[in-house]
Amino acid sequence: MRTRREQIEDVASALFSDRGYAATSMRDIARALDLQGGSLYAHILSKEAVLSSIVQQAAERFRAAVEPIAHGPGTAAERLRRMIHAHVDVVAAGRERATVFLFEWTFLGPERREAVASARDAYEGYFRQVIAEGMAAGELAGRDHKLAAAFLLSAMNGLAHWYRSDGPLGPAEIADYYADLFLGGLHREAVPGTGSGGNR
Amino acid sequence: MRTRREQIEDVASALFSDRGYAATSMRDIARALDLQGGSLYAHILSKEAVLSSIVQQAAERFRAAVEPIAHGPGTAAERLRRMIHAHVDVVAAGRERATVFLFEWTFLGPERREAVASARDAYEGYFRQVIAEGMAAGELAGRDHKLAAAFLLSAMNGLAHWYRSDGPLGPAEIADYYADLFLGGLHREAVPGTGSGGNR
DNA sequence: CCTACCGATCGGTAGG
DNA sequence: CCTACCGATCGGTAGG
Repeated sequence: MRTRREQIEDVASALFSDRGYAATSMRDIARALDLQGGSLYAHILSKEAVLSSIVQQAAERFRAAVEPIAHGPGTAAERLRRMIHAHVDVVAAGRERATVFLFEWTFLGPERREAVASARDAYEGYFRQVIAEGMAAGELAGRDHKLAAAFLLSAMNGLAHWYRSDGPLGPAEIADYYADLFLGGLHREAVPGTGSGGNR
Repeated sequence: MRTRREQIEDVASALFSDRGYAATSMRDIARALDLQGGSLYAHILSKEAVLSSIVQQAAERFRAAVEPIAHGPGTAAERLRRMIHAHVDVVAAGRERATVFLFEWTFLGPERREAVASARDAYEGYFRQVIAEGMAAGELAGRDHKLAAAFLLSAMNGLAHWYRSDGPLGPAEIADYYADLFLGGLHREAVPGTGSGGNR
């Protein structure tokens, strides 16, 4: 059974991701749950606390999915392909919450905002590090590991804007193709990673 | 001499891109111009009209920069590289206005919103078309021209979130690297496009 | 969880 | 372009 707090966060995630945090009122959230506006405050502290909870949970989900792969075994290309799959899977498993984490975290107050900024930097760091390792080992081509990581993360995060679970492409297909596109551009040899035939 | 309307749109672009449309009040805009809130309405019709003007101008700037290249001469890879440069240049020339166009257009009312959605689809279509042409001609590899275009546009649009004109990388460097990353992944041969040595 | 309410702020207007 | 104002809505609270 979902708790009322979870229900509130689910509704808030849907509304925040659809119209944005600032354009969503507490009464909008209450209405979707057949409640009066003030009744929400029996379960939450504030609007910002709801945003913070959603953002922190999503941040942890992304980290838990990607960090072990970055620090695990395999070539840089293999790990990057698995990291891309992991990231896309988190988006696909909860598009709304992922969107709130990726695009609405800036509405947090100063302290929480800075904490999330640090978490985001650390997350980007996993990608930078694996890319840098691959370049240092001569396994990956490319001049700038930081810019390559920004390129990849931007490309993947765009997904949160348009992914639909009832769409024609599943997360595995999307992730495989994104990995082909990214690794094909970085890789020296013709067929990169561990995909189902590489970059045809 | 910039007109008052241009000044209002410049200030609004900066605030909308920084905090978002919904979180920016007309009094915020007025304060930045040393005006009273109500005085703005001597120059504008409504808050939404300001947003609409910014969005429509930026949409036209992107279209004017990219469309002629898409429909012009050259191989698909050559055109894509030039389109990437053109797109990055528009972002670099007016990051705030580009950000408002890319991320705040959803706050427009229904009619204007739909018009912008169409313009965005047409713009994405230029990239899809050139990618599809390259694939049909056997010049570019890759399975899905639509997904490849979404990948590229997402990667480029992320730029609007972090580009700074006083940063270490200029638009030409960023665009060249982005083109290397994207074309390297699509291209069959080792060295793509017309860049300064391709994907090292 | 509801009713009823608080002060603050919102986009926008009248009249000068 | 300012002063003064409008009705509506905001996040949040008191008291039950």
